Amino acid sequence: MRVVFMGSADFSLPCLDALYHSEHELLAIVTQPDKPKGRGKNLGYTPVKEWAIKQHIPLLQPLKVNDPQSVAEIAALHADVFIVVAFGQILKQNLLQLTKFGCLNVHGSLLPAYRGAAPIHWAIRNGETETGVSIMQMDAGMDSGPILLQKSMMIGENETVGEVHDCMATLGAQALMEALTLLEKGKVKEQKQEQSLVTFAPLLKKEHEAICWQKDAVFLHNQIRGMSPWPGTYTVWQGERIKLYRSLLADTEKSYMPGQILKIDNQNGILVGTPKGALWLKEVQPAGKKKMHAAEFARGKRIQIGMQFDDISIA
RNA sequence: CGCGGGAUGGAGCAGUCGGUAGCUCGUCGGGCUCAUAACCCGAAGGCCGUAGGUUCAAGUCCUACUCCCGCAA
Repeated sequence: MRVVFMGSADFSLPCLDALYHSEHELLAIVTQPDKPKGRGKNLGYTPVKEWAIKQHIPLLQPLKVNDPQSVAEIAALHADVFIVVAFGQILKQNLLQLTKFGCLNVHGSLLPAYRGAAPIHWAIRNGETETGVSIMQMDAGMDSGPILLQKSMMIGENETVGEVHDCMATLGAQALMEALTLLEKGKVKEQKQEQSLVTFAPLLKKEHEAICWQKDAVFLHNQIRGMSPWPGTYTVWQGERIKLYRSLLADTEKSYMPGQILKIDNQNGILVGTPKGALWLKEVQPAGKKKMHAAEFARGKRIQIGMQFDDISIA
């Protein structure tokens, strides 16, 4: 099939690779415009743009895909199908109805659960043990189109967003290729999403990054791994911001002083108490420093048992 | 020129008013122990990011540069 691919993030890359090595024809790639990025102010390319340059695939970077000029350019390619993976812009009707086979989207959840921008993050934050990918036919709504195919996967109790993300991106690519084949042969049976089961995974906000030691250990553990490695969660130690990347549940019942250091261990790191349970902080990153093992952080800061993390209570 | 932190033995840090470097951990050797990631004794290991400058003397002051990172976007 003649394919136009729209995507921006790392999540898109396995799908691109799969398409590139398939019998389908990759006509062009649409990605987000370059934006100031990083410490300086330099323009940064999306991972998809870098891929496109490397593979010499024609690239479009419309400010808004739905603008008439952009739509015209895309229409001129006469694609059979559009494939949208982590693109970052919403397609309107005039684009969606341009092709014979419509517009397929790879979404990181088992729809209709976790519609929206951050399905993996929210699945982990909520402590889900299973998730998956959905290939769906896009419609005007947000992740609301009929489903062609789904594949599920497990989430381990200590797995982070990064780990699930990578695994899921590969799974998504497989599912996408299968769906394309079915679609081409006319063998898909699209399935409407059950309205009553719809849940949402909204964009992460700043307050989702702050650790509040008043919460219980399970909640915090899910929050930490559900934000790792990006965008990360943070707590504050004597006025200094410390990012947390990996934790381990130690106890889910007993009550402790919120944010108090209970134990320091070379293997597990720093044991911190909450009103309900305690968790080990394993991997941390002080502002301006690299990620390090929590035990090393404790050593450098001369942390003693009984001391406490600062309280940054955010409702 | 967006704001800011940092570069010291393998790791994380300290080093006051400039006088050739210290802590915790790790490593190695030995001891204790049924045993140990626990404990005790001992040892090795550092051109203090690079290049200049000031000085009798610089990790410590000045200048330039390189690299790493947090925020913000």
